[in-house]
Amino acid sequence: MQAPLKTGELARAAGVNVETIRFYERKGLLPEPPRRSSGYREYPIGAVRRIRFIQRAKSLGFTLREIKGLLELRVDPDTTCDVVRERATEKIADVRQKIADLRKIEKALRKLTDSCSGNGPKETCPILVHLETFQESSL
Amino acid sequence: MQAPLKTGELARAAGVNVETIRFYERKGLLPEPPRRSSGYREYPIGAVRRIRFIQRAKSLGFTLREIKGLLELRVDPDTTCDVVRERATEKIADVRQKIADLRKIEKALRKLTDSCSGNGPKETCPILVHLETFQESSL
DNA sequence: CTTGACCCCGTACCTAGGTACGGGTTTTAT
DNA sequence: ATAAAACCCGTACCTAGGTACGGGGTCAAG
Repeated sequence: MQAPLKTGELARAAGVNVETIRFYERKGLLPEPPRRSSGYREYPIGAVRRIRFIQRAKSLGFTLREIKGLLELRVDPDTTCDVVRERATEKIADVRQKIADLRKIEKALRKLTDSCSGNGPKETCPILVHLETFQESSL
Repeated sequence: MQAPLKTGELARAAGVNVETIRFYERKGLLPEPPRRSSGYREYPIGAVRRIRFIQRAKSLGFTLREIKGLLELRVDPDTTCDVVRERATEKIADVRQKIADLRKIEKALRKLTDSCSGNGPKETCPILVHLETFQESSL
């Protein structure tokens, strides 16, 4: 029989805030569920999995917009494994780019801290001097 | 004599939007400049360097809040090189943490795409299956 | 049958870092 | 002298991903 879930029950079951559920509905990540005559939402138990799907995809760095796309792929009968794989591959490229950007920043910062003994007055601090001095961005 | 700059001139000289200058002023990153009797702001030429400082610090991953702190350090007579170095070191730790997080994500995504041949129907796609299946977060 | 917990909705608020708009002065160039 | 350009201010808007609030209806236990 598996009784339908009320919003709060779904939220607890999925480990998210009630408001988050309504937010996802507004964003099109959760389909509008049937309503009781009183207006109360009635979620099928499967909704828990859908929310967990969203949370897991989020933890892999997908944005809600992208997750919406993944969820649509899941429903589309023409979707092949291939398309899904492609999304994941794109996301890897994304993540790698972010890592590369951060590494450049790390390197630049390291160069600065290495050049700074930590002694002496701020007037000669290589870090401040760097920030104060005109130069083509090293990044 | 070095004539003071009007807001638009400062913006052009520093390569930012006029609105950005007013925004920085509201945020306390730029001190309120003297005004002409008409209300027009009159910036000393040094303001250009201050804005460039902000832009460079931004490119090193500092937030505006942190940059405000750096600018205050610069003015504080008690600041030593040491304190500045510490800020940069903290930021490196920050950046490294972000890189580590992204690497975990990359690894998880790579594991998924590696496990997916790209052939076959979505029903058996290891990526979707992973997202759909309950499991302790691997991240 | 009442009371408290839960649900509804719309809207506002939050962080970060700006950008844009609109209506009213002032400056500047012709 | 007049018109365009630049400036002023306050406020609203933007992305992302929610969280919070307030007023009102509903549901279930005692």
